[in-house]
Amino acid sequence: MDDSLSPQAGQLERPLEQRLTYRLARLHVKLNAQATRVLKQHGGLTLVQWRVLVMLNAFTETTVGQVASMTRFDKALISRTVKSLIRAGFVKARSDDLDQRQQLLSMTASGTRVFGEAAPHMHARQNALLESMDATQRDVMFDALDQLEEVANRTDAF
Amino acid sequence: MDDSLSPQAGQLERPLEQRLTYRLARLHVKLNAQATRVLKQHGGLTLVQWRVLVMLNAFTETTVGQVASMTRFDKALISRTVKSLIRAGFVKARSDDLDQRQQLLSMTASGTRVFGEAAPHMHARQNALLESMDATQRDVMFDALDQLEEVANRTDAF
DNA sequence: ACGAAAAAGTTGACCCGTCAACCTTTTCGT
DNA sequence: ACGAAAAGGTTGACGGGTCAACTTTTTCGT
Repeated sequence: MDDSLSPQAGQLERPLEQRLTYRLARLHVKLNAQATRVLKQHGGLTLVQWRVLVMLNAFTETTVGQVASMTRFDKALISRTVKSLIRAGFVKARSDDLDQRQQLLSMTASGTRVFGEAAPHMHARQNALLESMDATQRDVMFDALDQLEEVANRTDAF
Repeated sequence: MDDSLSPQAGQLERPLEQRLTYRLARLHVKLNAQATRVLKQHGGLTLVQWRVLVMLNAFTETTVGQVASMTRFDKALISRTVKSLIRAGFVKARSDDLDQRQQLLSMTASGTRVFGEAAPHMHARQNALLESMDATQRDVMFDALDQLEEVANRTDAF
């Protein structure tokens, strides 16, 4: 019922070709869907909102730019998400006297509450993911991710 | 110039937490960006168009539904992409006499040409990705992907 | 053989994420 | 200290991708 087999699945011309990127893409989609589901059930945050709150929880009084560079998300996305969090009352901003360009962000009480509601479930999920691999697998996996990322960074090649 | 360090990067509250999903997401984004760039430089296909053509190249006379289930993409996305490919003259459709609901898709001559233009570069990239890992790393990686996907499929937990 | 249910596909609405343009404030060279 | 450049952030536009509703055709139970 879950994964319907491909109908009349013949052989792909190059069966191995593209499996890596396809697999990564698929996994990424599933992980996102799962996280989204967990968040919806426990407090109703969106995934990006959650990620911003994780940062605000770790670094009090941080800024849009810092969140963006730490999470490597687009500034625009963070900016909009922060606005939504402020509208929802989960985040408050106060202007920085030393630099009028930026605003210092922090969680409100209700932001802390909704974060605390989702956190245990998100942590349990993270642990389940990490525990699905043993220590050596994890090491190899992270090394491989490093190497793949390096190849992915080659902007000129191919 | 490429990866700007996070400013005043302190310690995340839980340094390991979320690293796996973050890393996977980041890698996925970079791989997609790279593929998109390669395709743009060699023929101008979009990533989804490319993936559809890969399927049409492997299975002549296939259908929207089959492409969707094989690639695990949404039917709607495939439907629109096929339309764009037809509009661009890279794909042609003929109606199936035995089943009037579906259309049998195949590449046109110019579709084959543009596909052939991009293919060597995309293959070189795939090879570079696979060759960035040794055999054991590859095995561990694919096993880990399987296991992670299994955890990601647990719809009820957490 | 008839009606219900399922399958194939299309379309519209919507959110995510990126890119480029832009505004304001700060920094920095001279 | 002045103008240029850079940094922080916001906004608009756009493509990618998902979801749900709907149409048409086919299948299947009785």
